[in-house]
Amino acid sequence: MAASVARHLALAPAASMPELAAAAGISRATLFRRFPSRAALVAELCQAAAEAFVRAVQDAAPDDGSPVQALERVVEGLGRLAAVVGLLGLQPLQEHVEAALLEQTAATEESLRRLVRRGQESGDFRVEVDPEWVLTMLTWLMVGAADGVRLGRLTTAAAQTHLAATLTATLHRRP
Amino acid sequence: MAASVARHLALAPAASMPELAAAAGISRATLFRRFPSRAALVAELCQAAAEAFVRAVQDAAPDDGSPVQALERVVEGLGRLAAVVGLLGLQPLQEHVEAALLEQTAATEESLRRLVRRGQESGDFRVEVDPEWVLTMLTWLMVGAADGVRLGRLTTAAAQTHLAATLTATLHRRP
DNA sequence: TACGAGTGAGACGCTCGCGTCTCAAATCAG
DNA sequence: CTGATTTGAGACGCGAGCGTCTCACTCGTA
Repeated sequence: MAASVARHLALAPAASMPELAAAAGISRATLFRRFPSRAALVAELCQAAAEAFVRAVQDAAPDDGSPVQALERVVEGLGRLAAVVGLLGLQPLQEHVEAALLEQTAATEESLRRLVRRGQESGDFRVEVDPEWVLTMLTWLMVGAADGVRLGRLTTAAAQTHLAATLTATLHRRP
Repeated sequence: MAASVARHLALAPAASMPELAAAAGISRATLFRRFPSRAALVAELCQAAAEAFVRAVQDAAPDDGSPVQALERVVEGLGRLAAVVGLLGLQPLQEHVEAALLEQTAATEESLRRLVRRGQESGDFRVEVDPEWVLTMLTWLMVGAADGVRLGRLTTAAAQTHLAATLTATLHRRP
């Protein structure tokens, strides 16, 4: 049920509680029993998305093996995530919620920066690419992938492939 | 004045009319004299942004010269635009407004697709990159660039550079 | 059958932001 | 200086969405 709410909230970021309840096939009352307030609902779903993000990166073990392969694993995992959580990134958040999410993902983001720097030092990645830009790309291309699917411009699979290809092309250095 | 409203609306997509008025340094009454409703305000600013987008692409003459140089011009122009209109892309729109914007930019988007295909046929661009993905990238990396600047992760100039570099790296084919 | 937990339907009050209006102050043109 | 236009300040009604509450219904379980 939280899943269907999340899905509809992603498609319609400004959806009202009645709307979300209808989308989940439950009554408004039940929705309020599960989530004490709209803010709590949004916060909880975004927390879950952040956790999924953290887990996906951890599972990809960005610190292990060659930077090239590590990047591939990371991007593959996040590509799969994009379809699920991508458009939640558009949710307008209260300041403290946004801060909490940033806090929650800080270590993970740092591990991604580390991966980029590691690849740059090993000579696999272009040195002129700012790790911050890589994070920005990852975040917003996930959103973009989800949005492309929403608009019917891309299939999930195609979006995932292109996301990975873009990251690879941007980072990889070729002599 | 419309400019300061747009700027603040971009930073705070859910800003209220009083908030926007304060940000523009005018009274609520005056804001309502200028924009008959909040919806009209959002629509007008997004229209303006769409026009700027169309103009930027036209000015870059995507159909002229070598695809590589044409892409460079396009990306340079849009990179400059990103700082101004980027975060407006996050604005929740009424359906018919979104449709109108898509209509308004359809021809321009088509000219960008044409550019991509032209480059692919000439052998300059990778053939496995979907033109739709290029549009998606452009859109969301512009948003990302603006957001990176907002979060203090990137400078405007750096964002612009990286945006261009990413598009180039993704599209260019190297033997 | 009887009981209890969970659900749906709907009424209710409340807050908040929208949009309108009025009037006084300020600005500007002649 | 005078009249006209614009602006700001604030009151006001309105509607929408939130969150609470009650009550009847429906299950699963004993």
